[in-house]
Amino acid sequence: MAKAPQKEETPALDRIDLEILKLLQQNARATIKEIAAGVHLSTTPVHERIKRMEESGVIRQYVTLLNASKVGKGLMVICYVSLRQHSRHAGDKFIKSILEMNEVLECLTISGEFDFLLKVVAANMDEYYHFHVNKLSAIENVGNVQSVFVMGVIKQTHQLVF
Amino acid sequence: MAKAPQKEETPALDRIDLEILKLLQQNARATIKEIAAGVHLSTTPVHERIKRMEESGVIRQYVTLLNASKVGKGLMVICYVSLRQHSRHAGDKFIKSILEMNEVLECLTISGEFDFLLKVVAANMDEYYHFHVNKLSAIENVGNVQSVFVMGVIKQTHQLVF
DNA sequence: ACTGAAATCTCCATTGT
DNA sequence: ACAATGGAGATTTCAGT
Repeated sequence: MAKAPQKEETPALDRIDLEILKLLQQNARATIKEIAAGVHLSTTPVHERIKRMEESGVIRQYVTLLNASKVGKGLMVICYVSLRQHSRHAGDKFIKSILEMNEVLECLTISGEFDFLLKVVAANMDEYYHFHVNKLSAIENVGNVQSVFVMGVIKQTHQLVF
Repeated sequence: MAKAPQKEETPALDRIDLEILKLLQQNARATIKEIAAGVHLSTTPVHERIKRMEESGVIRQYVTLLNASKVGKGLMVICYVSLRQHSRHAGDKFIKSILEMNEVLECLTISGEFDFLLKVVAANMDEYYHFHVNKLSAIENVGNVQSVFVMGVIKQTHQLVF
């Protein structure tokens, strides 16, 4: 009997791979030399392992996180949206619109009363109000919308710990 | 009359700074040479601008984003928490506990019925249940807890567009 | 699959405009 | 405040174990 098939045939990650990922999660600009020293290997295998994980999609993207309020995006809002009808077409239309809106950093489909949870950033309340009324509510089939304002960020990380 | 004071005296960002930030947000491992080409400057001023923005805190961190399900974290849950009492001490205790929990990627203080919104990841329902019962609910003063399960991720970005 | 070293390319401090 | 330069250091490839 063959081993159980995996989605998309991702080769299993060993302990060294996970250690490399831990370091890269903390600092995407770490040099290969630094990472190699961290996992007690030479640069060659580390370079190969990183390339393999980039190609297999384990590593999604190297990004720079900014201080939102210092670049004029001081307001964060969690926004719940339900659609008036749940046809395939209505859903696709909504998703397409959301993907184009730069104010929306995150869009999740959720269980419960609402269909979507959005994380939205704006410079201030005026800008958010404009987004709410003229952009979000203007998408066809958008029904109920509810905004919850974020008063403070206690924790914000992307570090997955294995 | 002097110009209006800013919090923490952040020197204003010009159009070139914003262009650099746009490129760095998309790819934290971009070389200075690549970024310099993108903004039609030589490497020297680009290097200086980036260093300045790192020191002033505009640039928070360079991180690597992983594919959560490919590293065994296939379940995402939005979790609402309210505290039984709102003393300074109770809040601090809760925050301290949350900061130590690797399952919690995000913790926001919000307006409305609940006090906190948590974004939690786990391998599966068993692991989440264990977190809920034995870790989250075990924090003193935690009152009502409500879980909303994420069924799909439509969009997930960190790119702030100015 | 890893080591060590060589070739190429990038970084970044200095100097000059 | 930016360009050009060159030594230092990183990346990437290749031979060897």
